[in-house]
Amino acid sequence: MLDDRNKQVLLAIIDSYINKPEPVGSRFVQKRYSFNFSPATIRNIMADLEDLGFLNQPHASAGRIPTDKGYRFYVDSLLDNNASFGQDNDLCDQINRFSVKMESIRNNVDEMFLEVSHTLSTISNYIGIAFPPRHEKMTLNKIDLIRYKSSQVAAILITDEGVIKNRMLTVDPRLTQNDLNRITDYLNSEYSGCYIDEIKGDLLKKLSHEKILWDQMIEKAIRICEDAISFAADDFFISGLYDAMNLPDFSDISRLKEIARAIKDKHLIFNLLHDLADTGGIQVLIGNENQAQEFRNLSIVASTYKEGDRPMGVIAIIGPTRMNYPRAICMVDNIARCISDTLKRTSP
Amino acid sequence: MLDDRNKQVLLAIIDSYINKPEPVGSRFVQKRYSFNFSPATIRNIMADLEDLGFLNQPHASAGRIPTDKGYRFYVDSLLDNNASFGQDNDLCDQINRFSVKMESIRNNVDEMFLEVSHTLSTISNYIGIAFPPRHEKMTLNKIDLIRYKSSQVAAILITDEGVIKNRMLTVDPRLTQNDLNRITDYLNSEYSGCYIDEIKGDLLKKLSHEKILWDQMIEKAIRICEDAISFAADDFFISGLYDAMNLPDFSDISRLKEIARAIKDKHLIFNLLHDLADTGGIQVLIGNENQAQEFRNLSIVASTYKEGDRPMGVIAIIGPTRMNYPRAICMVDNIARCISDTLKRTSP
DNA sequence: TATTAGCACTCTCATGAGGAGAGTGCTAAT
DNA sequence: ATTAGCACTCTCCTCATGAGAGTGCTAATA
Repeated sequence: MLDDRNKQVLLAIIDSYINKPEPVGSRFVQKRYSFNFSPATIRNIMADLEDLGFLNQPHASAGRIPTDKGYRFYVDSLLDNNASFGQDNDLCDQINRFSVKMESIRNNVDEMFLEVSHTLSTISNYIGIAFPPRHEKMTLNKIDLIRYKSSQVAAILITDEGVIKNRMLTVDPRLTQNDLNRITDYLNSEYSGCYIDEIKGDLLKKLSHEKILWDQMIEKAIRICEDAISFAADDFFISGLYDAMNLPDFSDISRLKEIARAIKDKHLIFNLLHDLADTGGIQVLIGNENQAQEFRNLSIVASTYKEGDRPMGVIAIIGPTRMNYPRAICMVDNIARCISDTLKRTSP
Repeated sequence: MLDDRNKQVLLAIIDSYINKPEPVGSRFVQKRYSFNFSPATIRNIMADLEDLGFLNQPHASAGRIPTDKGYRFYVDSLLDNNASFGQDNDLCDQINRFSVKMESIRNNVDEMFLEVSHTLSTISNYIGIAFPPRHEKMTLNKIDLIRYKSSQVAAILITDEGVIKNRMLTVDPRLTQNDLNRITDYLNSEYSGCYIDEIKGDLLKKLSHEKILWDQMIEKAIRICEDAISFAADDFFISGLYDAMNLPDFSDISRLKEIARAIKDKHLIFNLLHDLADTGGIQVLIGNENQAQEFRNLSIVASTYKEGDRPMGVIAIIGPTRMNYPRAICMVDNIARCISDTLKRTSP
């Protein structure tokens, strides 16, 4: 589609624009990237690239800036030859420091992922987002019911990953502590070690198979357990709006409002990133590749961390479409790996 | 200090400026507030008020704007005759709706206070902050220890307010489940119904009185309990930065960065508001009355909610010094009462 | 003596002209 | 096919101008 020379020029222009958000002129490109053909030739190439939709001209006598399609081309060619990653010493240092920090707080999942979102944003200067492991993807270690008041019971659920979830349930006040103990014994023997989402499925199946004669206590146990594992949507951490304010991309107030609006609604981000959770690997969404209107001028670089082969959760950064993609991708990728490693060491 | 007429003019100017952030001229004040003396007289008064430090002139031929001292005078005279509150029907409606909402989620403290911060910000268009009950101010209902792995135990602490706190502890792996049960029995019999901060004090006392011969198990219990109730600093909810962006006060980017910087650091806000927690009642901090540099151009309206006579936590709004103080004070006051009521109904 | 009308003065803000600077597209030469 | 040359276009900065708003001061008034 693009011959090699056009490709080189396109990548050069995008590289330049990523480093300095100013329309890139033909003369500048020729000198800065030492092309051995003249600015006039580059102008011709630029005109072609504009016709193809890779570049844009803010006004008739300005240089060119990349379009979303241009960025997409750039990112794809980055991902093709990923040899270029990890040469940034400063970045490596910061990721190493992060790794040490993670080790020291690995017994507190919330603290860990707060730190992740923090690190993502401070290293990148964009917005950092970190989803703790989705509870459906974790395995049940133990469930416990603690009577609180006559008709209220605290359901405590501990996963093998060491995450504690709790919830207050309203129950039949006639249930004795003894009953509660029998219920938890049953649930633990039945479901310990199972994935939460599998438990959910199993419970639904059991409840729908009405033919089976129920031990009344077991039915109660199942209904309680169903309540107990129905937590609110996973919460997640997001940080760095303040730092992002200092980017030249958001120096004008309407752009700033755009990004603030985009991250204001946690549901929106949740839906956007939740879908990525099962896919795994680095994923880049550029500008209007995002479904949500609010993200039309923003890019997302996301990855999943895993336990073994199972994707557990998502981390991401959100920034302007004029993002330093090589750095962002390298960073998100490495931090995701780092989380996977920490989780692995936590398990045994 | 100020004669009645000067006072009227000052209040009028501030009232006008709060409604529209434009320097207030003498002619405008005279017409708008129907004073029966001429603009020229008002100009003289204004000059006096400026000499006294209540007003400021952005430039030689502009109207006047209030100084922090001016706002302080305004707020003090508001608080003196609080008869003027609660006439805003729209505000009443919104607070009533809030009250109903609170009722429906009163069994989940976190959800409640997220809603509080949300409501504070949407009603006021400023930044809303809500501290859930400080855990030291709550009373222990029950403590429970659940073995997780050989050397790890989940400590579950339930307060009489229905708040569940949890924490993962590292313990001597030789402790059996039976030992754990004995420990919790001891702790519950000893401390059930006590305030968390009292428990803390008592534990420290017991540990320092080394003369007493300890039952080894009790010592272990005490040490574990000490760990279990040492939670991280209370977290709190903050919302509304996006909405605040639409205020004319933050239409220029540097002002916007100021407020973003102020609320970026949770520790800073925590320290600022934590001190207010024990005082109770409406508290207003205007501009440079705030100790923290970051808040020099912002105002805080805060209040505490209580259970009985005991202050439990703080709610607040943060906005520009040009704040609609009557509305803000009325709102914060009523919402704090509303929370107190909801908590009271939750208890039995 | 306190208040007010009148007026010159000051400052901001919006508008438009003019010129420098950057970069283009086109044409003709290589 | 590439390039040098050049006219052209567009932005941005600066400066001058004038309208508008509001003041402070002075002299007249009740």
